[in-house]
Amino acid sequence: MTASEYELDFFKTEDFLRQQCGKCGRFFWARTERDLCGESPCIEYSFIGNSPTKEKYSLHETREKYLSFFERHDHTRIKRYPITARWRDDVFFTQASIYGFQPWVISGVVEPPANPLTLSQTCVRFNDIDNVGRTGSHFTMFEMMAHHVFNKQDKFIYFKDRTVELCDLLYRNDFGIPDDRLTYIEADWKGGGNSGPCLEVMVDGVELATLVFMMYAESGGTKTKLDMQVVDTGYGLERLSWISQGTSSAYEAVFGPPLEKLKNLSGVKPDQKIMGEFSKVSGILNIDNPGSLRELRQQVAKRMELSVEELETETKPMENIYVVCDHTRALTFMLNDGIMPSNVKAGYFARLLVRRATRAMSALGVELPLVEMVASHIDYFKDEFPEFKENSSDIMELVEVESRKYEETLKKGHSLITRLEEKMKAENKTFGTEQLVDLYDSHGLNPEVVQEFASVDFDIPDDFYQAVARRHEAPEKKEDADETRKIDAPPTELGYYTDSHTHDFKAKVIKVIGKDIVLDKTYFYAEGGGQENDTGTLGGYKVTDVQAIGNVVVHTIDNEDHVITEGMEVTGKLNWPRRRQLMRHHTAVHLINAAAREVLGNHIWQSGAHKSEDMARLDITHYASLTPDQFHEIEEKANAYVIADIPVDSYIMNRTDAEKKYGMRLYQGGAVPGRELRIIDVRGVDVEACGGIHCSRTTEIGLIKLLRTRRIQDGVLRLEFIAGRPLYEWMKTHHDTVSTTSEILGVSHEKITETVETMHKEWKEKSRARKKDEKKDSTELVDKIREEAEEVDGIFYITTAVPGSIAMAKNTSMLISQYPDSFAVLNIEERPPVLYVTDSSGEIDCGSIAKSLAQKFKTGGGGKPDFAQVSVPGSDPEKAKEMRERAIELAKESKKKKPAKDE
RNA sequence: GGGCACAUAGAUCAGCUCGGAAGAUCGCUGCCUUCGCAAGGCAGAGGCCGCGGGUUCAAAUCCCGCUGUGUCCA
Repeated sequence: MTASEYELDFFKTEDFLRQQCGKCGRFFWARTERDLCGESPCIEYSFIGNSPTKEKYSLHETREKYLSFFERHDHTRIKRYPITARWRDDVFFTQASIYGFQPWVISGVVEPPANPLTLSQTCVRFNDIDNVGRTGSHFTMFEMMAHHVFNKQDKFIYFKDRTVELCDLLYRNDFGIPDDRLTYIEADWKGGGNSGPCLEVMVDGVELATLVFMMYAESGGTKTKLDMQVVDTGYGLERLSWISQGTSSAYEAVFGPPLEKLKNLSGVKPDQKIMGEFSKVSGILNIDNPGSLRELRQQVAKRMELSVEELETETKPMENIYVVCDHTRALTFMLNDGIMPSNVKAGYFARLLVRRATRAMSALGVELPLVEMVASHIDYFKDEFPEFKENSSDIMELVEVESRKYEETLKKGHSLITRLEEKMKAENKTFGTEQLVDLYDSHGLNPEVVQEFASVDFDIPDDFYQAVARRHEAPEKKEDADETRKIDAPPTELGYYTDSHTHDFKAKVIKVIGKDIVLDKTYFYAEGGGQENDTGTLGGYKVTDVQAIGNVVVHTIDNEDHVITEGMEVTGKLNWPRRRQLMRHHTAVHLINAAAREVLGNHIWQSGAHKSEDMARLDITHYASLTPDQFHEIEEKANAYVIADIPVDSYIMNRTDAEKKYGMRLYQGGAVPGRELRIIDVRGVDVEACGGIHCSRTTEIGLIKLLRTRRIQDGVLRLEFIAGRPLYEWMKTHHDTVSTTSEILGVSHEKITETVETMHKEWKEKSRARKKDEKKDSTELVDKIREEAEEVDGIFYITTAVPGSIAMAKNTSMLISQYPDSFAVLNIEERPPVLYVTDSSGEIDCGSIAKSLAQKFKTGGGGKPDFAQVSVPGSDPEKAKEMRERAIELAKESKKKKPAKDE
């Protein structure tokens, strides 16, 4: 950026001086002359114990003061966007106030909800999670307050001057910060291919706000001015409240009652001076990795004239308290906004918070369930965030469930470690890096936990987390070449939104690209929102695919040699039975979603859906599988809505009004930040922002049958169901099965279950009785065959074909082996698949006899000295007899070779 | 989205390297002991070794696929 970018009229009229920092060399604007820029590390925090504002403001007071200031200055106050950035697939969480307007508002596709606007956006960031609780200013969840302006060429609202003027006025007038303590540092901004000048607003060493003026697009070294020039500001709510209170850390200023509660319970009293030094030094150090965290401790210790160890015993409990407060606070917001703790994706971060908070809590030695902290946060925030009131019981339930899951993991881990230790004791080993990484990676037990559970001492290797990271250094994932197709054509008029019942229509051909046809207007639904596209014919050709590319609908036909040309009029005919079926399934999805939420609770959100002609499926956020009762209840409720013949309205509504009326529940498929929303309203049951095509009354669905549910991942449950025609097919086949079965059994439909149950029971009893009989039979048999056996030198040589099943032969063989002096070769009489060779005298090697037997008879066999088996070629009884005789011979021979035992 | 681990009696697990007749502990049932309980002693029931393929004379064990569960990373 050139210096001229920053030469604002506002600075001139207010007599600001442009100066250069003696340390960092950056240029800045201030009303008084000074050597340094005013940001740490160039200067140290000076507001601790010495607030620059005229009063102290709590978190809530600060937020309200800010928002009402901008309202007074012609900005519209809008609701925050959810923490889970469902409308974007590049990030999990909302990390800045501008996220809600990316990409569509910024790119000009969609109108902003208001312009100019102001909001306080809840954000979460996990990159600095290790610093939380330690540096005095890092949070996992924070609020970024902002005023945004989206300037278009034909409607320019305000830009740099007014932005800085408002900012300056806010801090001076409303918060009473003296003019000479405000500094504006020039800092060029770049991001996402865009760039622009930026001012960092400093007070007493802390950056209170960042004012970004997004105005250029940069590519390949060339800079072009953007059509839309955006004022992107970010004011840290927590920091502003902090400096107004001048407390030792931001945590002391913002956590409120939950912090007090934990301090009381733990009895920990922070040394304000030490904690204050911590904040100051970490401001200077610009903490960004665990290494500098160590340095932070060393420097604070030096300043306080303490050893690092002394310092740690002093501060560690306080850090844990802050960690618990921070993590439970972030968790509360995440759960409220529809994040379900899970082992994958966004949910994993919720789980991470629960586990880290639990560990910090137990390190503190306080036995307080996390849910109590969450309840306390809800109480502190509920007046400003009314949705907390509605969701509080669900949020707390989720926390309890998740805490229980961690307990389970720890319990399992404990017994695993005990067992491992026993094994290692035998080998005289202890836990090594490899094993620790294993325990963490596969069982969720970090080294600290292992240390706690293990009875032996061991050191945690310094490079532990690096070793974990190394294990995850997977081959680079393949980049899917996602070429964004662009069609140069005017937006297609979407007829299906105004009339969803038209199935024959005429339209003008606007563009033809091979098999792809663009019309001026269409009734073919383009695939979207989980609803498959329509098919049918266009100009007599089969339509195989319909996709929306931007605002243009592209129809693909199956004939390359078609005669459709640009400018001509064509007739479109929809495959109407298919479309009706898609409509049924789509409306059914809304009903199932509503029913599931009623049965399971407010934490139910749609996490995905698909509607095809043959079936529909809906993925919902839930922490467990369904019980049979819940399964039936959901199905029953959804069908009750069908039968009640409820009207399904669809209409366009102003976004702000819709949110006010229906809340964030609207965004089941993902929040779309447009000015207007298309609402699907199943009256009194379910209201969603949705682009799909629906039935006009619920009875059109026919009926819904829930087929099955499965957990597709931890925290996500998939419900599969059918309605309409496929349900009829389903009924028919099931009825046929039942009819055939009842015919076979010769009983009525109603009696089938009972009959089958009895039959199954009988069968089980019979097979049990048979087993018993066989045992008895073989006992008797053994007595008999031992009497018949030939005894040579104190060994009974037994060979026979036993009657009955293979189990019989096995039993007999085992019984014989209980006598101390027997060698036996057995098979069954009929179709003997195998010979059992057993020896209990300890003088004959069955294994080698089996092998030589197998060799001679060209078959397979082998085994241990006391037991072996040889398969009988062709299961031939004659062959078996021959083999048995040979086996006895071999046994006698091998016995002779051995010298007699000398007792 | 990408890894890793696990699945054996009602529960917790051994057995799997190196293929050869399914085990332990707790719990359960019955009996003995006791005025009764706890505890102890004796006896017993309880298994498609997750599912489906393959290799082998032989698979809980080796190979492949699937399903379920846990866990880590982004």
